[in-house]
Amino acid sequence: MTSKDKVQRAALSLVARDGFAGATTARIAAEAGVAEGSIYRHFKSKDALMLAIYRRIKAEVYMAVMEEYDEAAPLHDRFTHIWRHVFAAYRADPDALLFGQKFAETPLMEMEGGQGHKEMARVLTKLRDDGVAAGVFKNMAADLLTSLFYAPIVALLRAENSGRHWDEDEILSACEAAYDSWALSERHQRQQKS
Amino acid sequence: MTSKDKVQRAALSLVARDGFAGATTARIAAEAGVAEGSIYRHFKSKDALMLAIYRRIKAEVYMAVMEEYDEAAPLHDRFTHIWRHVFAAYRADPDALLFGQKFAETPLMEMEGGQGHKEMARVLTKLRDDGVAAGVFKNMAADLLTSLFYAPIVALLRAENSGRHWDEDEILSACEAAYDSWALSERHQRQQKS
DNA sequence: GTCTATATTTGGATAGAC
DNA sequence: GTCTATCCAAATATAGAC
Repeated sequence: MTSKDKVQRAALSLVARDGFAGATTARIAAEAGVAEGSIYRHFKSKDALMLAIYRRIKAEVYMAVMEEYDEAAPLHDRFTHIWRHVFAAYRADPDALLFGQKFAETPLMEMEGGQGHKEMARVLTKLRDDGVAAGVFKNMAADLLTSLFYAPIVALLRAENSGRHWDEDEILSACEAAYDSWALSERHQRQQKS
Repeated sequence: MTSKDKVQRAALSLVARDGFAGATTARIAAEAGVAEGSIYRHFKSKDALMLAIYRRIKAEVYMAVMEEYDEAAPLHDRFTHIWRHVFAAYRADPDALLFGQKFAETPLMEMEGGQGHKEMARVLTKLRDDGVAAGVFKNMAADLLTSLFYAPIVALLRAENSGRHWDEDEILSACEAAYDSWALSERHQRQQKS
Protein backbone atom coordinates (compact mmCIF):
# COMPACT_ATOMS: atom_id res chain seq x y z
CA MET A 1 0.00 0.00 0.00
CA THR A 2 1.35 3.38 -1.02
CA SER A 3 2.16 5.91 1.64
CA LYS A 4 -0.55 8.20 0.38
CA ASP A 5 -3.10 5.42 0.82
CA LYS A 6 -1.86 4.71 4.32
CA VAL A 7 -2.48 8.31 5.27
CA GLN A 8 -5.99 8.19 3.84
CA ARG A 9 -6.80 4.94 5.63
CA ALA A 10 -5.48 6.27 8.92
CA ALA A 11 -7.45 9.49 8.65
CA LEU A 12 -10.60 7.62 7.65
CA SER A 13 -10.34 5.32 10.61
CA LEU A 14 -9.58 8.07 13.11
CA VAL A 15 -12.42 10.29 11.98
CA ALA A 16 -14.81 7.35 12.05
CA ARG A 17 -13.83 6.52 15.61
CA ASP A 18 -13.15 9.89 17.22
CA GLY A 19 -14.68 12.50 14.95
CA PHE A 20 -12.99 15.35 13.16
CA ALA A 21 -11.69 16.95 16.31
CA GLY A 22 -9.99 13.75 17.34
CA ALA A 23 -8.29 13.24 14.01
CA THR A 24 -5.30 15.54 14.39
CA THR A 25 -2.48 15.51 11.90
CA ALA A 26 -0.21 14.17 14.60
CA ARG A 27 -2.43 11.16 15.26
CA ILE A 28 -3.02 10.54 11.58
CA ALA A 29 0.70 10.45 10.95
CA ALA A 30 1.30 8.14 13.89
CA GLU A 31 -1.46 5.73 12.85
CA ALA A 32 -0.23 5.73 9.27
CA GLY A 33 3.35 5.20 10.39
CA VAL A 34 4.70 8.24 8.57
CA ALA A 35 6.03 11.60 9.65
CA GLU A 36 3.63 14.44 10.15
CA GLY A 37 5.31 16.52 7.50
CA SER A 38 4.88 13.80 4.91
CA ILE A 39 1.14 14.29 4.91
CA TYR A 40 1.67 17.62 3.19
CA ARG A 41 3.64 16.09 0.31
CA HIS A 42 0.43 14.33 -0.73
CA PHE A 43 -2.24 16.78 0.38
CA LYS A 44 -1.97 20.51 0.45
CA SER A 45 -3.97 20.78 3.68
CA LYS A 46 -5.87 18.71 6.16
CA ASP A 47 -9.13 19.82 4.58
CA ALA A 48 -7.91 18.66 1.19
CA LEU A 49 -7.12 15.28 2.66
CA MET A 50 -10.59 14.96 4.14
CA LEU A 51 -12.23 16.04 0.93
CA ALA A 52 -10.25 13.48 -1.05
CA ILE A 53 -11.35 10.73 1.30
CA TYR A 54 -14.96 11.77 1.06
CA ARG A 55 -14.92 11.82 -2.71
CA ARG A 56 -13.26 8.46 -2.90
CA ILE A 57 -15.86 6.88 -0.66
CA LYS A 58 -18.70 8.29 -2.71
CA ALA A 59 -17.15 7.23 -5.97
CA GLU A 60 -16.55 3.70 -4.74
CA VAL A 61 -20.08 3.26 -3.47
CA TYR A 62 -21.42 4.62 -6.73
CA MET A 63 -19.36 2.15 -8.73
CA ALA A 64 -20.51 -0.74 -6.56
CA VAL A 65 -24.12 0.28 -7.07
CA MET A 66 -23.90 0.68 -10.81
CA GLU A 67 -22.50 -2.78 -11.33
CA GLU A 68 -25.16 -4.79 -13.12
CA TYR A 69 -27.75 -2.12 -12.51
CA ASP A 70 -30.51 -2.44 -15.11
CA GLU A 71 -32.39 0.79 -15.66
CA ALA A 72 -35.03 -1.05 -17.67
CA ALA A 73 -35.95 -3.42 -14.84
CA PRO A 74 -39.20 -3.08 -12.86
CA LEU A 75 -39.27 -0.26 -10.33
CA HIS A 76 -39.25 -2.48 -7.28
CA ASP A 77 -36.24 -4.38 -8.58
CA ARG A 78 -34.36 -1.19 -9.30
CA PHE A 79 -35.10 0.15 -5.85
CA THR A 80 -34.00 -3.05 -4.18
CA HIS A 81 -30.87 -3.33 -6.28
CA ILE A 82 -29.64 0.12 -5.38
CA TRP A 83 -30.59 -0.17 -1.74
CA ARG A 84 -28.91 -3.52 -1.24
CA HIS A 85 -25.75 -2.50 -3.01
CA VAL A 86 -25.39 0.70 -1.02
CA PHE A 87 -25.97 -1.30 2.12
CA ALA A 88 -23.44 -3.94 1.14
CA ALA A 89 -20.82 -1.37 0.18
CA TYR A 90 -20.95 0.41 3.53
CA ARG A 91 -21.25 -2.84 5.40
CA ALA A 92 -17.97 -3.95 3.88
CA ASP A 93 -16.33 -0.75 5.12
CA PRO A 94 -18.22 0.57 8.14
CA ASP A 95 -15.68 3.30 8.77
CA ALA A 96 -16.61 4.77 5.42
CA LEU A 97 -20.18 5.24 6.54
CA LEU A 98 -19.19 6.84 9.82
CA PHE A 99 -16.75 9.10 8.05
CA GLY A 100 -19.43 10.20 5.63
CA GLN A 101 -21.85 10.99 8.44
CA LYS A 102 -19.33 13.06 10.33
CA PHE A 103 -18.12 14.77 7.21
CA ALA A 104 -21.68 15.76 6.34
CA GLU A 105 -21.94 17.83 9.53
CA THR A 106 -18.80 19.74 8.67
CA PRO A 107 -18.46 23.10 6.93
CA LEU A 108 -16.51 21.24 4.23
CA MET A 109 -19.76 19.66 3.15
CA GLU A 110 -21.21 22.94 1.96
CA MET A 111 -18.26 23.47 -0.34
CA GLU A 112 -19.10 20.06 -1.71
CA GLY A 113 -22.50 21.23 -2.83
CA GLY A 114 -24.82 20.11 -0.07
CA GLN A 115 -26.17 16.63 -0.36
CA GLY A 116 -23.34 14.33 -1.15
CA HIS A 117 -22.40 12.77 -4.38
CA LYS A 118 -24.12 14.19 -7.42
CA GLU A 119 -24.01 11.02 -9.49
CA MET A 120 -25.66 8.90 -6.82
CA ALA A 121 -28.32 11.55 -6.31
CA ARG A 122 -29.02 11.50 -10.03
CA VAL A 123 -29.65 7.78 -10.08
CA LEU A 124 -32.09 8.00 -7.18
CA THR A 125 -33.85 10.99 -8.69
CA LYS A 126 -34.24 9.18 -12.00
CA LEU A 127 -35.76 6.22 -10.21
CA ARG A 128 -38.12 8.51 -8.36
CA ASP A 129 -39.18 10.30 -11.54
CA ASP A 130 -39.91 7.06 -13.36
CA GLY A 131 -41.94 5.79 -10.43
CA VAL A 132 -43.91 9.00 -10.12
CA ALA A 133 -44.67 8.96 -13.84
CA ALA A 134 -45.88 5.39 -13.53
CA GLY A 135 -48.15 6.31 -10.62
CA VAL A 136 -46.32 3.96 -8.30
CA PHE A 137 -44.31 6.35 -6.13
CA LYS A 138 -45.50 9.33 -4.16
CA ASN A 139 -44.99 12.65 -5.83
CA MET A 140 -42.64 13.95 -3.20
CA ALA A 141 -39.47 16.04 -3.28
CA ALA A 142 -36.45 13.96 -4.22
CA ASP A 143 -34.39 14.92 -1.18
CA LEU A 144 -37.18 13.76 1.09
CA LEU A 145 -37.32 10.37 -0.55
CA THR A 146 -33.55 10.19 -0.54
CA SER A 147 -33.47 10.64 3.21
CA LEU A 148 -36.07 7.89 3.64
CA PHE A 149 -33.96 5.69 1.40
CA TYR A 150 -30.81 6.05 3.46
CA ALA A 151 -32.35 6.17 6.94
CA PRO A 152 -32.61 2.41 7.50
CA ILE A 153 -29.22 1.76 5.93
CA VAL A 154 -27.58 4.10 8.39
CA ALA A 155 -29.58 2.79 11.32
CA LEU A 156 -28.79 -0.84 10.54
CA LEU A 157 -25.10 -0.29 10.12
CA ARG A 158 -24.67 1.96 13.12
CA ALA A 159 -26.32 -0.69 15.24
CA GLU A 160 -24.12 -3.35 13.69
CA ASN A 161 -21.14 -1.20 14.52
CA SER A 162 -22.20 -1.40 18.16
CA GLY A 163 -22.22 -5.17 18.14
CA ARG A 164 -25.76 -5.87 16.94
CA HIS A 165 -26.20 -8.48 14.26
CA TRP A 166 -28.92 -8.43 11.60
CA ASP A 167 -30.00 -11.49 9.72
CA GLU A 168 -31.02 -11.57 6.11
CA ASP A 169 -34.73 -11.27 6.83
CA GLU A 170 -34.32 -8.19 8.94
CA ILE A 171 -32.24 -6.51 6.27
CA LEU A 172 -34.79 -7.33 3.64
CA SER A 173 -37.66 -5.91 5.63
CA ALA A 174 -35.69 -2.74 6.31
CA CYS A 175 -35.39 -2.38 2.56
CA GLU A 176 -39.12 -3.01 2.19
CA ALA A 177 -39.90 -0.41 4.82
CA ALA A 178 -37.96 2.16 2.83
CA TYR A 179 -39.78 1.05 -0.29
CA ASP A 180 -43.13 1.42 1.44
CA SER A 181 -42.29 5.00 2.30
CA TRP A 182 -41.79 5.68 -1.42
CA ALA A 183 -44.76 3.76 -2.71
CA LEU A 184 -48.25 5.13 -2.99
CA SER A 185 -50.39 3.02 -0.71
CA GLU A 186 -53.01 0.84 -2.36
CA ARG A 187 -55.64 3.18 -0.99
CA HIS A 188 -53.99 6.12 -2.72
CA GLN A 189 -53.53 4.24 -5.96
CA ARG A 190 -57.20 3.46 -6.07
CA GLN A 191 -57.98 7.12 -5.50
CA GLN A 192 -55.74 8.10 -8.38
CA LYS A 193 -57.35 5.72 -10.83
CA SER A 194 -60.91 6.75 -9.99
CA MET B 1 -32.24 37.25 29.40
CA THR B 2 -29.70 36.06 31.91
CA SER B 3 -26.06 36.03 30.97
CA LYS B 4 -25.95 32.26 31.21
CA ASP B 5 -28.76 32.02 28.70
CA LYS B 6 -27.03 34.42 26.37
CA VAL B 7 -23.99 32.18 26.33
CA GLN B 8 -26.11 29.12 25.58
CA ARG B 9 -27.96 30.89 22.78
CA ALA B 10 -24.74 32.13 21.23
CA ALA B 11 -23.12 28.72 21.35
CA LEU B 12 -26.22 27.07 19.93
CA SER B 13 -26.33 29.47 17.03
CA LEU B 14 -22.62 29.23 16.25
CA VAL B 15 -22.54 25.46 16.30
CA ALA B 16 -25.62 25.33 14.10
CA ARG B 17 -24.04 27.62 11.55
CA ASP B 18 -20.35 26.68 11.64
CA GLY B 19 -20.12 23.36 13.41
CA PHE B 20 -18.27 22.48 16.57
CA ALA B 21 -14.90 23.51 15.24
CA GLY B 22 -16.21 26.94 14.34
CA ALA B 23 -17.72 27.54 17.74
CA THR B 24 -14.68 28.64 19.71
CA THR B 25 -14.99 30.09 23.19
CA ALA B 26 -13.78 33.42 21.83
CA ARG B 27 -16.54 33.61 19.24
CA ILE B 28 -19.17 32.39 21.67
CA ALA B 29 -18.21 35.11 24.12
CA ALA B 30 -18.23 37.77 21.42
CA GLU B 31 -21.63 36.70 20.07
CA ALA B 32 -23.07 36.58 23.56
CA GLY B 33 -21.59 39.95 24.44
CA VAL B 34 -19.71 38.71 27.47
CA ALA B 35 -16.09 38.15 28.31
CA GLU B 36 -14.50 34.85 27.47
CA GLY B 37 -13.65 34.19 31.07
CA SER B 38 -17.27 34.61 32.12
CA ILE B 39 -18.27 31.45 30.30
CA TYR B 40 -16.40 29.47 32.92
CA ARG B 41 -18.37 30.96 35.79
CA HIS B 42 -21.44 29.20 34.41
CA PHE B 43 -19.97 26.08 32.84
CA LYS B 44 -16.98 24.20 34.02
CA SER B 45 -15.80 23.48 30.47
CA LYS B 46 -16.78 23.93 26.87
CA ASP B 47 -17.95 20.34 26.74
CA ALA B 48 -20.17 20.90 29.74
CA LEU B 49 -21.72 23.89 28.00
CA MET B 50 -22.45 21.86 24.88
CA LEU B 51 -23.91 19.03 26.89
CA ALA B 52 -26.20 21.41 28.76
CA ILE B 53 -27.47 22.84 25.49
CA TYR B 54 -28.12 19.41 24.06
CA ARG B 55 -30.05 18.28 27.10
CA ARG B 56 -32.12 21.42 27.15
CA ILE B 57 -33.10 21.00 23.51
CA LYS B 58 -34.15 17.42 24.01
CA ALA B 59 -36.12 18.24 27.12
CA GLU B 60 -37.95 21.09 25.42
CA VAL B 61 -38.90 19.03 22.39
CA TYR B 62 -40.10 16.27 24.65
CA MET B 63 -42.28 18.67 26.60
CA ALA B 64 -43.75 20.10 23.43
CA VAL B 65 -44.58 16.62 22.18
CA MET B 66 -46.19 15.45 25.40
CA GLU B 67 -48.58 18.37 25.53
CA GLU B 68 -52.06 16.98 24.92
CA TYR B 69 -50.67 13.64 23.84
CA ASP B 70 -53.32 10.98 24.32
CA GLU B 71 -51.86 7.53 24.70
CA ALA B 72 -55.31 5.98 24.33
CA ALA B 73 -55.95 7.50 20.90
CA PRO B 74 -55.83 5.43 17.69
CA LEU B 75 -52.37 4.49 16.48
CA HIS B 76 -52.42 6.71 13.42
CA ASP B 77 -53.44 9.71 15.50
CA ARG B 78 -50.70 9.08 18.02
CA PHE B 79 -48.11 8.76 15.30
CA THR B 80 -49.24 11.94 13.61
CA HIS B 81 -49.42 13.85 16.87
CA ILE B 82 -45.87 13.05 17.84
CA TRP B 83 -44.49 13.59 14.36
CA ARG B 84 -46.15 16.94 13.87
CA HIS B 85 -45.15 18.22 17.28
CA VAL B 86 -41.53 17.23 16.84
CA PHE B 87 -41.58 18.87 13.46
CA ALA B 88 -43.16 22.05 14.81
CA ALA B 89 -40.76 22.26 17.72
CA TYR B 90 -37.68 22.12 15.53
CA ARG B 91 -39.26 24.33 12.93
CA ALA B 92 -39.71 27.01 15.56
CA ASP B 93 -36.02 26.77 16.40
CA PRO B 94 -34.11 25.47 13.39
CA ASP B 95 -30.76 26.03 15.07
CA ALA B 96 -31.77 23.47 17.65
CA LEU B 97 -32.12 20.80 14.99
CA LEU B 98 -28.79 21.62 13.39
CA PHE B 99 -27.12 21.65 16.77
CA GLY B 100 -28.56 18.26 17.58
CA GLN B 101 -27.34 16.78 14.30
CA LYS B 102 -23.83 18.09 14.76
CA PHE B 103 -23.74 17.09 18.39
CA ALA B 104 -24.76 13.55 17.47
CA GLU B 105 -21.57 13.11 15.43
CA THR B 106 -19.43 14.17 18.34
CA PRO B 107 -17.64 11.99 20.89
CA LEU B 108 -19.76 13.75 23.52
CA MET B 109 -22.75 11.85 22.18
CA GLU B 110 -21.39 8.52 23.32
CA MET B 111 -21.12 9.76 26.88
CA GLU B 112 -24.79 10.67 26.53
CA GLY B 113 -25.72 7.05 25.97
CA GLY B 114 -25.97 6.74 22.24
CA GLN B 115 -29.24 7.62 20.64
CA GLY B 116 -30.41 10.87 22.07
CA HIS B 117 -33.02 11.49 24.66
CA LYS B 118 -34.20 8.47 26.56
CA GLU B 119 -37.66 9.78 27.33
CA MET B 120 -38.46 10.55 23.70
CA ALA B 121 -37.17 7.14 22.65
CA ARG B 122 -39.45 5.53 25.22
CA VAL B 123 -42.55 7.20 23.82
CA LEU B 124 -41.74 6.09 20.28
CA THR B 125 -40.94 2.58 21.42
CA LYS B 126 -44.22 2.35 23.29
CA LEU B 127 -46.08 3.44 20.19
CA ARG B 128 -44.23 0.87 18.13
CA ASP B 129 -44.97 -1.91 20.62
CA ASP B 130 -48.66 -1.12 20.70
CA GLY B 131 -48.82 -1.06 16.91
CA VAL B 132 -46.96 -4.32 16.57
CA ALA B 133 -49.25 -5.98 19.08
CA ALA B 134 -52.26 -4.73 17.12
CA GLY B 135 -50.84 -6.13 13.89
CA VAL B 136 -50.70 -2.68 12.33
CA PHE B 137 -46.98 -1.90 12.42
CA LYS B 138 -44.10 -3.94 11.09
CA ASN B 139 -42.31 -5.99 13.67
CA MET B 140 -39.01 -4.17 13.23
CA ALA B 141 -36.30 -3.02 15.62
CA ALA B 142 -37.27 0.20 17.38
CA ASP B 143 -34.17 2.11 16.35
CA LEU B 144 -34.85 1.34 12.71
CA LEU B 145 -38.36 2.73 12.92
CA THR B 146 -37.09 5.69 14.89
CA SER B 147 -34.72 6.61 12.11
CA LEU B 148 -37.53 6.36 9.55
CA PHE B 149 -39.61 8.55 11.81
CA TYR B 150 -37.08 11.34 11.97
CA ALA B 151 -35.70 11.15 8.43
CA PRO B 152 -38.36 13.30 6.73
CA ILE B 153 -38.42 15.77 9.60
CA VAL B 154 -34.72 16.39 9.23
CA ALA B 155 -34.89 16.52 5.44
CA LEU B 156 -37.78 18.99 5.41
CA LEU B 157 -36.22 21.35 7.90
CA ARG B 158 -32.75 21.25 6.41
CA ALA B 159 -34.24 22.17 3.06
CA GLU B 160 -36.27 24.91 4.69
CA ASN B 161 -33.09 26.18 6.24
CA SER B 162 -31.68 26.57 2.75
CA GLY B 163 -34.56 28.73 1.64
CA ARG B 164 -37.03 26.09 0.49
CA HIS B 165 -40.63 26.47 1.60
CA TRP B 166 -43.01 23.60 2.26
CA ASP B 167 -46.74 24.00 2.27
CA GLU B 168 -49.10 22.20 4.57
CA ASP B 169 -49.87 19.42 2.07
CA GLU B 170 -46.24 18.57 1.55
CA ILE B 171 -45.64 18.38 5.27
CA LEU B 172 -48.61 16.14 5.72
CA SER B 173 -47.53 13.73 3.05
CA ALA B 174 -44.04 13.60 4.49
CA CYS B 175 -45.65 12.49 7.73
CA GLU B 176 -47.71 9.94 5.83
CA ALA B 177 -44.61 8.62 4.11
CA ALA B 178 -43.01 8.02 7.49
CA TYR B 179 -46.19 6.33 8.65
CA ASP B 180 -46.24 4.10 5.59
CA SER B 181 -42.75 2.92 6.43
CA TRP B 182 -44.02 1.80 9.83
CA ALA B 183 -47.28 0.28 8.68
CA LEU B 184 -47.71 -3.25 7.47
CA SER B 185 -48.85 -2.97 3.88
CA GLU B 186 -52.39 -4.13 3.14
CA ARG B 187 -50.89 -7.08 1.35
CA HIS B 188 -48.99 -8.09 4.47
CA GLN B 189 -51.99 -7.55 6.75
CA ARG B 190 -54.04 -9.90 4.58
CA GLN B 191 -51.28 -12.48 4.82
CA GLN B 192 -51.25 -12.21 8.60
CA LYS B 193 -54.99 -12.72 8.93
CA SER B 194 -55.11 -15.76 6.69
C1' DG C 1 -20.27 37.74 38.56
C1' DT C 2 -17.97 40.17 35.14
C1' DC C 3 -14.07 41.96 33.18
C1' DT C 4 -8.73 42.10 31.54
C1' DA C 5 -4.82 39.82 31.04
C1' DT C 6 -2.34 35.81 30.60
C1' DA C 7 -0.77 30.99 31.10
C1' DT C 8 -0.47 26.65 28.73
C1' DT C 9 -1.14 23.47 25.24
C1' DT C 10 -1.89 21.94 20.94
C1' DG C 11 -3.20 22.51 16.41
C1' DG C 12 -1.88 22.92 11.33
C1' DA C 13 1.71 23.87 8.44
C1' DT C 14 6.65 24.79 6.72
C1' DA C 15 11.96 24.57 6.20
C1' DG C 16 15.56 22.14 5.04
C1' DA C 17 18.71 18.02 5.57
C1' DC C 18 18.98 13.52 3.64
C1' DG D 1 9.52 11.71 -0.93
C1' DT D 2 10.48 11.10 3.79
C1' DC D 3 12.21 12.56 7.96
C1' DT D 4 13.43 16.09 12.07
C1' DA D 5 12.86 20.21 13.92
C1' DT D 6 10.43 24.21 14.39
C1' DC D 7 7.26 28.20 13.65
C1' DC D 8 3.10 30.53 14.30
C1' DA D 9 -1.62 31.00 15.33
C1' DA D 10 -5.34 29.88 17.89
C1' DA D 11 -7.86 27.44 21.42
C1' DT D 12 -9.14 26.26 26.22
C1' DA D 13 -8.81 27.57 30.58
C1' DT D 14 -7.24 30.30 34.76
C1' DA D 15 -5.75 34.35 37.85
C1' DG D 16 -6.90 38.15 39.99
C1' DA D 17 -8.63 43.06 40.00
C1' DC D 18 -13.05 45.34 40.38
